Amino acid sequence: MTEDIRVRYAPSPTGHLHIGNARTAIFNWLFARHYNGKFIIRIEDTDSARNIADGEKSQLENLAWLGLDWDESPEKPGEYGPYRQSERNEQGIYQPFIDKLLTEGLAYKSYKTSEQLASEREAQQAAKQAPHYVYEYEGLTREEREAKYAEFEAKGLKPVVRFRVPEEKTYAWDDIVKGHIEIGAKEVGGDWVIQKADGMPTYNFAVVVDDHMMKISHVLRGDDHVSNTPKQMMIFEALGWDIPQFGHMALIINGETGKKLSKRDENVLQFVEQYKALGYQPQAMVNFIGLLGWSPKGEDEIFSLEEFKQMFDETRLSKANAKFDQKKLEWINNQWMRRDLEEIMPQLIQELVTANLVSPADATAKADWLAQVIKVAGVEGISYTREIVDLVRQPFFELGDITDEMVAYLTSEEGRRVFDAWESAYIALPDDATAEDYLNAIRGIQNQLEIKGRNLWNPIRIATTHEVQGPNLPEMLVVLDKATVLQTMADVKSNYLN
RNA sequence: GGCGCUAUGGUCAAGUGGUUAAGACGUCGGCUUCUCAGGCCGAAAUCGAGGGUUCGACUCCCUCUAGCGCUACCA
Repeated sequence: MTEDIRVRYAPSPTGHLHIGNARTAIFNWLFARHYNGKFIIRIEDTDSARNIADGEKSQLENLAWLGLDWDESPEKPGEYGPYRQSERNEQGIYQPFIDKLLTEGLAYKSYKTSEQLASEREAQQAAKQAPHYVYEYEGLTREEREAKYAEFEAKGLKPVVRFRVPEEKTYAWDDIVKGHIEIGAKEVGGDWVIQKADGMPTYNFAVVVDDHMMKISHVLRGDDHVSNTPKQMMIFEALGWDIPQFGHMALIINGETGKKLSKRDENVLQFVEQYKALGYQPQAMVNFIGLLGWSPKGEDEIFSLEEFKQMFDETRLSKANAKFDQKKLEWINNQWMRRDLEEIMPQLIQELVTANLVSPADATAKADWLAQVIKVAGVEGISYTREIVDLVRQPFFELGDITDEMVAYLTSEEGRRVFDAWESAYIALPDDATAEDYLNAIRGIQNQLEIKGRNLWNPIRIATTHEVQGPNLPEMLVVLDKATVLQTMADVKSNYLN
């Protein structure tokens, strides 16, 4: 690719960063960066009713969290600003093009009310016709049409501007991911609105003006935009502009319903913020998303953004929709947590603070000890940092109840012998005994008493931790405070063994 | 309904006329002789269906079926 590559991610600030949008952003970024192009962020806020106060800020923050950067955006204007469509409209950027189409007769003003439109559509449905807009000035001269305008204006009606669709044409393009696509102009449903009654351009119109003015060379977006493409091509054509390359990526779909991930699905976490809150790593999110609908050449599965950038190849984009597989995401996150354990340790400790297991002061003062506890508890078994809390809670911060089953282990004839032997062995061991020392002590008891397996280990586990399962006992003993363990053992003894 | 797109195991997928049809997640089984986690080993697909083309089709063609997407003064 020799031309200047400029791609954009153009979200509308109607909510937080959705997984599907994040994927669009990531692939656009990858495309731009792989080919040494520019990555631009433009805010498509032409629907003021749906804009959400912090939508834009939140989306950009999450994009940055994922590790993306961009060359131009609302807060980082380049030479093609502004980068918010609402501001572009205020500056009158769209109006001249609308006027041009109007004067050239390629567009016209329409005064039909939404009620009229609805009833037209209903009638068409009833007649088993595809819904389509019916041109109301058929056969009229320009003067007659303008006279109608005046008539409607006098009634106080506000017009929309509609583009006169050249219905005989067929629009075709070679899609970067799907290959050759052709759609007849008559399939777009008739003359469509390019400017709303409130003066705002519609999405399909503003996109064209902006993509042209911002010199966007490639448009990589979701499959759901395929049918918008002919509409946009008509405008490019009517305005005499070059058409960018389009690529429509398959959608991410809900595993249960098989439908496009919708913000209304509540059975799937689908905002990157939610994953962030649970303690998913940004590298893992990127890794997972990068593998949804795209596959690398080899057999590896764990990749950083940088590696994806190096490997990126738009011909390996999948044409088929992909289901969102939470389990795989969990596995990938687990891989990243293990890989970056030292880096995420502060985050793991913070989870303990959040769960009120540790005070903020202790989180700092006892950081080394907490790190040991966390390592002993085992990050290998968790999917995201939040899960460390349940692994660590008992016996490191609280002791559980002793169940009847545990009492049985403790009070059996063998259990009592093990307890006594362990008690004296433990007391005899130095405060800085290693895991190996503890293991040797237990092995010693095994040989001396000729008791092994659960009958050996469980009484000791119960006496020291009130648990019958958990991480390796010798390792836990290293981390556990000796005075506390001694107290626990004394309590167990007086409650169950006397 | 119309138009468009898609179709390899539960999931993500490699594969571009001749392969034992990769790999990963998940699942199941075994081992790792205290448990959990982890690790290691192993198991599971008549490539949506039916027709062609071909010596030979997952791979090429046709038909069908299914799924998804769009069908707004939303983006």
